[in-house]
Amino acid sequence: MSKEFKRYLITSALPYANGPVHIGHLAGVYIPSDIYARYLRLRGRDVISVCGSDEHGVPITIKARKEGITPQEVVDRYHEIIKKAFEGLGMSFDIYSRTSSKTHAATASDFFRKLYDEGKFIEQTSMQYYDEEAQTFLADRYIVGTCPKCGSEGAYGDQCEKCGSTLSAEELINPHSAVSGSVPEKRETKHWYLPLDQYEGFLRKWILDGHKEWKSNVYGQCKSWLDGGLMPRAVSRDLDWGIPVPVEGAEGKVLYVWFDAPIGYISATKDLTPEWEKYWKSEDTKMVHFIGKDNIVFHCIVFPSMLKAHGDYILPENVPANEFLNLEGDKISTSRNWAVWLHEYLEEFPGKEDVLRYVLCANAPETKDNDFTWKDFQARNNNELVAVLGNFVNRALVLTQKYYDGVVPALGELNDYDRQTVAEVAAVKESLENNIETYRFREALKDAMNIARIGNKYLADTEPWKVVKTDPERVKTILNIALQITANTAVAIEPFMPFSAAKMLAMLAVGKFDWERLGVMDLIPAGHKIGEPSLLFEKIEDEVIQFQLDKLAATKVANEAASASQEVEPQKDNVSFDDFQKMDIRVSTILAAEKVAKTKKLLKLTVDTGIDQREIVSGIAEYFEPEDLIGRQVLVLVNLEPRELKGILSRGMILMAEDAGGRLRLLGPDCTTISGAVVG
RNA sequence: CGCGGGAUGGAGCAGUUGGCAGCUCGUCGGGCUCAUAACCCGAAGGUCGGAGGUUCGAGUCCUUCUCCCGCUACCA
Repeated sequence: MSKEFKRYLITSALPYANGPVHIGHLAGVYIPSDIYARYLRLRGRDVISVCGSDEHGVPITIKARKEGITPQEVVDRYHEIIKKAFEGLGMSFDIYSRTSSKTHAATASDFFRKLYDEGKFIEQTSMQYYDEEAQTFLADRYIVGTCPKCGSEGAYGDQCEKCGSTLSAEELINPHSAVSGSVPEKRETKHWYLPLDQYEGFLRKWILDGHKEWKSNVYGQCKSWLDGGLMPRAVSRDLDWGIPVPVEGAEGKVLYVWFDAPIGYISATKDLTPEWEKYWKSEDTKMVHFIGKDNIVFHCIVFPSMLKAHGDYILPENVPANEFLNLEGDKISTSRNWAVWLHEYLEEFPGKEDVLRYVLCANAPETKDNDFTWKDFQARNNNELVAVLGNFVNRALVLTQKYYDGVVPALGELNDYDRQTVAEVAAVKESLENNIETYRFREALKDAMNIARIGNKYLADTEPWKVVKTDPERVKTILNIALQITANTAVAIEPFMPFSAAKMLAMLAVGKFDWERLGVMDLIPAGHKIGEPSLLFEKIEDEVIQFQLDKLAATKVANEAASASQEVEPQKDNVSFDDFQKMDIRVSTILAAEKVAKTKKLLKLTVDTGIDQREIVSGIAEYFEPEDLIGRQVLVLVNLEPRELKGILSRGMILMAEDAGGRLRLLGPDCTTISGAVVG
């Protein structure tokens, strides 16, 4: 626990190169990671921070196919956007690499080969769906068909989103490829599996016994996985985009993206320094993975097992995963364009990099999902950055200019109140350090801001503008202290707001201070001439915020329109009239409706079909309130094979259609008719 | 279904081993006028998601329920 480390290796989750980076990524991973790295560097520690683009995997090939370009073109585009945006925000990675690099191909390939040679993998052959037209094997997610459980169309090979049941691709009725639309055939394929079950004992000891200090969400997730029992996990895929499996007879197979991506941390380090082994293979290196909560299992279970299997590498000391950030109450979504994109922010808010850094850190989802709203963004800027921090700095500097022409006055005798203030500033250091080292960055930021608060209070209480008329000597001491506090503020905020810290130092006309000097009162010598003060932060007006809100509103409208014009599913194969006649569809009246306990999507409906009264379970709870359904007439396929759902025998199926917004709508006669009327 | 995390004054969050419920913002009142109408002081506002239990004592421990999020394409 209180182990002494000689150096630090910080990794940040590799952004997936099929889209730009948004505020969710920043708040969850990159802002905390950058604060941590900057802090350690300020303290003079030996630290490297690595990151890079994750450029393999099926989604990138799909995107390329859709746009008619190559996967390489896709990743080239987003790698550039992401890299530039990170630089714009002042991310201080020592290297921002990419997994399509030569170094990475070699590193990942060697890694796999070593495990292969040492017999650490299991080889297994299975039958998988193959898309003849697109000439590719299909991941479960890319097979679409009819749900065998609820009968709805458009169920995916791993799950039906209508009824929520977990499926396997084999179960789907009428499976077809989501890539080409063609009917896939089954083919035999061989893959390599990492037998995670063999590492269970090691993981249990390492995490459950050895790392009880990990965040509760991380520890809990690991415990749950371990208690559930681990299974061998495939580490190869049939795909033509990725690192080829370095084994004879493995043509057309690549490393699974989750096998290759974390190795990217290693390759990035190799590209950075010839001394990379020092960081990856010495027990006195502290490795910390910054990730979002969705990556916990890969960084705490899979990757450590890989490292352990390999044998040469150290394991992470901590994995401070954050929860998710929502945007204006809705989940951030790349595909729905519901996001604040970093590259757009940087263009629209030039010079306000630190404002975003501040807001995202102050409201970081450290313990639970949080919400980003533009109103909050504005309030934090105007009421905290401008009013507390910017204003204090401005007061101290302007007073110095006014009374002493910008020359730092000498410190005289301190009174009790001065000493108390000085002690308060000094006390911040320990709390700040403690909070950063335990990954509580929100608290740490508050600590840093507190220095400016202490400064404001000091000025208000000592009232130099009054005292100057009666005791000008005393004012020299007051302003000297105020300036020392200003310099201290600059040191403390550097990890969080590097641009503003630099600006403050420039205004004070001094160089960068060492972190260890935080808390002292002789940062700026008497007689030193400070520079011209300018505003550190400026108010953000309502119009600017409104513009952003309008932009999001436009996204919502565009999404509705897009899903309305969504490509309609292709026509199915013809059926004979006789086949059609087999289906018995009746107008029925809903008599009662209630939620099925312990499910989120299921409603139990009692309907009058004219033939009888029966119960039907339908996966529509997300779209309808039970009481709104009572009395409604709907179309029911009454001779569908009954099926038991959650212990209730469902006899029939309610016919539904999606509206433009993707919500389900009831279908019924356009005026009330009798229950039992035949549809045909 | 299962498993993990979360629910605390109007908003956003802290609450270490159970011991008087805190912080930032907002609101209201007062002070100040050096400062970007900024700053400082004070006040109001919470039966800590619901129900039950253990305890002298529960936000904190146990049981149970509800809702949100993740595990599950895109995705932190």
